[in-house]
Amino acid sequence: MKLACWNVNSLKVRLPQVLQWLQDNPVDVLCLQETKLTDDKFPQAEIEAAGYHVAFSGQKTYNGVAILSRHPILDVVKNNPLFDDPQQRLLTATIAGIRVICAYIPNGQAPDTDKYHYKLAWLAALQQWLIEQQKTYPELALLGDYNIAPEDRDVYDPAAWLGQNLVSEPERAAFQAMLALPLHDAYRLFEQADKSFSWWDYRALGFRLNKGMRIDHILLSPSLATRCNACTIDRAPRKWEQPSDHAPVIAELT
DNA sequence: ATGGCTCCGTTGCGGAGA
Repeated sequence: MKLACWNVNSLKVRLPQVLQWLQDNPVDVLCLQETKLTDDKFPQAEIEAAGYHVAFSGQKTYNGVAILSRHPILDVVKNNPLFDDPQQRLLTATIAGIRVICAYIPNGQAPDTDKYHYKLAWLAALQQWLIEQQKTYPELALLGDYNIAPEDRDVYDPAAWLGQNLVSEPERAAFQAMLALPLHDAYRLFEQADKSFSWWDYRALGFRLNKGMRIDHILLSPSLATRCNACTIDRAPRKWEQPSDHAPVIAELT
């Protein structure tokens, strides 16, 4: 059982790459972020033709999330019932007995901006949603773009980024609060190479110089963490023509 | 040292991303 997530930065642009990647990596579940498509424009037929069920929640221009699955997608919940939010950033469903939560956590822009406060409020409401879902679903996985680099080793230049958006103390505290539920950062269950990142800026040769951040994560409930035998970041599609600025993260369960 | 790209929108160049 393989679970993956990928911020595709426009599914309209990236659909060929998503289909290619699924051919190369026939994961059971793929959570997409930043589809940037209204639901009437979602490429459902193409994805189903590739052998995947799909659930999606989109909006124009920004945000948008989707769950692709080889298995039936059940009990879908769009958005966070505990948080009134016009932005489409959260999608929850049950797949093969696992409660899968696909999240595009707000970017936050910069500390002390309205967007930053929205991010922290969004994270607090997500925490409450996780607590509620945990009661019903002991097997739970939260996958997506968190827009948080949890530790300094997840940042190419921690000194330059000190206190800034994506690494600030309140954001990291919100991430730690999710770990305390408890959930486990699948990537850190295993030995990983230094300077392992999931996002690289399009500018400044970010990818070539490996100036990146690890901000895309898969968190697993304890029962799933014990079943997890690998977690990797696939840098390959970041090297393709017209890439997303994010790479897919994959967790493999027994 | 600085900024460096990509995507969107009823196509202009500004907003957003991270």
